[in-house]
Amino acid sequence: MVYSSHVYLQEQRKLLDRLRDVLRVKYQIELENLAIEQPPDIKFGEYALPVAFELARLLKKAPRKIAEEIIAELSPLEGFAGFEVAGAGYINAKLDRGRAAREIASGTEKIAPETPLHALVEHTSINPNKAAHVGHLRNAILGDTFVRLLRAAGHQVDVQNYIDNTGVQVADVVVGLMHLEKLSLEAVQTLMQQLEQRGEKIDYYCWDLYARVSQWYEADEAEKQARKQVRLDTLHAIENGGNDAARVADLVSTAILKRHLETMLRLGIEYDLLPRESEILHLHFWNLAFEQLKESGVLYYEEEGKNKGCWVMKRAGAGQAEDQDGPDEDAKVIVRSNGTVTYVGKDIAYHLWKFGLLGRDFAYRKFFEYADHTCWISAETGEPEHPHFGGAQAIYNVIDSRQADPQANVVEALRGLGYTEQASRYTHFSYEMVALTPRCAEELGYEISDEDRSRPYIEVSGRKGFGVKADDLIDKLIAATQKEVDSRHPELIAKEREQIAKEIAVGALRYFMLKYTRNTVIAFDFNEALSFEGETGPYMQYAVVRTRSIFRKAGTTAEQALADFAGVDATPYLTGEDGDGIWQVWLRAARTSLLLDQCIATAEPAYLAKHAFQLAKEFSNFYRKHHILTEADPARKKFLLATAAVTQRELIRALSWLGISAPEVM
RNA sequence: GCGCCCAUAGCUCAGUUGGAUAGAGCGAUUGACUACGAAUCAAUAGGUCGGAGGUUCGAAUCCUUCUGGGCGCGCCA
Repeated sequence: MVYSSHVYLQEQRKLLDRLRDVLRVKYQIELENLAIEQPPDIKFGEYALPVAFELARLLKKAPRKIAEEIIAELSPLEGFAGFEVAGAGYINAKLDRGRAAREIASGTEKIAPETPLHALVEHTSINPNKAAHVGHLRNAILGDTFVRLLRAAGHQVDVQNYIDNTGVQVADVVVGLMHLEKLSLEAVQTLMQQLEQRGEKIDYYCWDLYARVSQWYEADEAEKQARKQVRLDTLHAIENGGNDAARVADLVSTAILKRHLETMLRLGIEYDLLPRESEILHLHFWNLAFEQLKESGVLYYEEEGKNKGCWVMKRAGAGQAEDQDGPDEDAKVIVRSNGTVTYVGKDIAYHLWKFGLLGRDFAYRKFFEYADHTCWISAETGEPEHPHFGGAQAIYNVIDSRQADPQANVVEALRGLGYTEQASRYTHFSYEMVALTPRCAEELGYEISDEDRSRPYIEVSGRKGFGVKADDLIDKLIAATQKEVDSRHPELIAKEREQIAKEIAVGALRYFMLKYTRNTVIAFDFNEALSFEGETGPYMQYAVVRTRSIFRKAGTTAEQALADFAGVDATPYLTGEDGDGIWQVWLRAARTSLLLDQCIATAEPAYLAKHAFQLAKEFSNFYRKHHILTEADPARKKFLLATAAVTQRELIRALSWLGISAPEVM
């Protein structure tokens, strides 16, 4: 459980502790979970306790009567201004706002988990055979944001991007290069040099090639079998290694992988390790896993039925109903009758490694340099000195919801092996796909059927080359923000304007991907993604820019404004209707750390995204209503400046967790 | 056939542990730049929370069922 110390939660705990005491002493009642909420309007207070409703039946008394009795015992409570009964029997608790504001402003919030976890987050994991598209962006942005949340909460996190460099998808582009284009290994090398000289991207080239190959397999009915055989032979050649197909695969997949890292770096997304399928194969991870699985009885050899001759396991979620005789036809095949292992089998071995349970490690080489750290890649033989990877206590796999079943099977295997603790800390960080609206598809020049046109969205498909490429989208966003920045800030030099445009574009894109909850299908539309108004990243960045402008004009800083606030009694400014509105901003800001805990507990970054937007919105409202720089009362001016400072501090903090920066001007 | 997910304002979505009058953005209408930056703010209109039962002091939220949609279920990866 993540714990962080901050005013809102601290006062909440104090209130609940006191309430428990009262219930124990007055009614001899112990309640496990005491519900606590926020009243619908801030004028009712900061906390609402519906406890009287629950007690009404037990005590055979009216809720309001019980609430009154409890209130009589609750007060006085340090830090609280008072309690009231409201509605049918709510107990509303009101904070001493002046005191709470001082504590929020002093803001020495330490966030330290009770038990820091060594966590492993795996995200992105794009097949290295084509350019990244919008769906991959959602994956990477969700994963990267979750990494930031865990790190903000004080956990140690390794970021992994799994690379399936020996799968069918890579085989398909190798078939394209060697059989459609009829290129040799040397010719492929030449082609890659030519592409680079022309400024063309290899991942874009393969995007089209992959679509062509997929068509080619199906194009000629008479040739179909033969072509599928070419594909299969190529796949096996790549898996085995030591031949030209494998060399072409390595060459191309490595180049495309570099491109993916570049694309993601544009959004501030970095990785620590790139574990590859090729090493999982060549270092024989499976053999070790197989021994464990056989020994524990998770896998058993099927003697009859359709899976005869295979090693199988009980499917996750399958009931224990084994009344009937005969083989479990629903079982999941892990080792085929020809002795080869399936995808889920390899995944089990890989996940044993992640938890440090396999008894074997990768070798490692340096692959990519970031500003302040190195990204390593798995290897058969590597460098003697390298960081320690694997052996995590908790893992998070950012994988789309369609892979729920295979993920569940891996967890099932871990549990069957007796690794129940690890199984409980295995999170399939599931999310829904990004699809295109029919209108968007038509804008991109795709021909769509009448049936598709009537749907709310159309699934993207790499095989058909149907989708929005990540770099194209980022380019479009930057072009749009650049235009705005250029016209708003002609006084700035080009380089500065460029930097600001990029930050706004990234803010817009990341917020767009984060504002939807994970299990909502995003129907992608350029109009919405390219919007900078309303509930968007730039809206929040603009709120921060306004606070920066205020401190610049006031000749001070946010830190100084908070220090200057120390001696001010804000109580008179936090009463009445205007005071309620301003207090709303303070309270929202104070709850930021609470949101961090909630987002980690629920693995849902969208809550923080919404929170940040709400805070920006309430500040914008405050900004319009209360003019800070012209305030005549010096004490009140300090208070208003502190309001802007607290907002800036918490908004920048929340935005940084979302991977969104706030420029000086925009 | 089995399993999982979804249905909330014209559109796109929030609604976390069951709690007070179901919220936001966009779009629409109207108003606000001689005040800290209008990528902004204010106001108005807009809802049988897919239907029907049930549990509960209380249901958009939990249970049952129906309807409509999506996804997954290979000795592919």
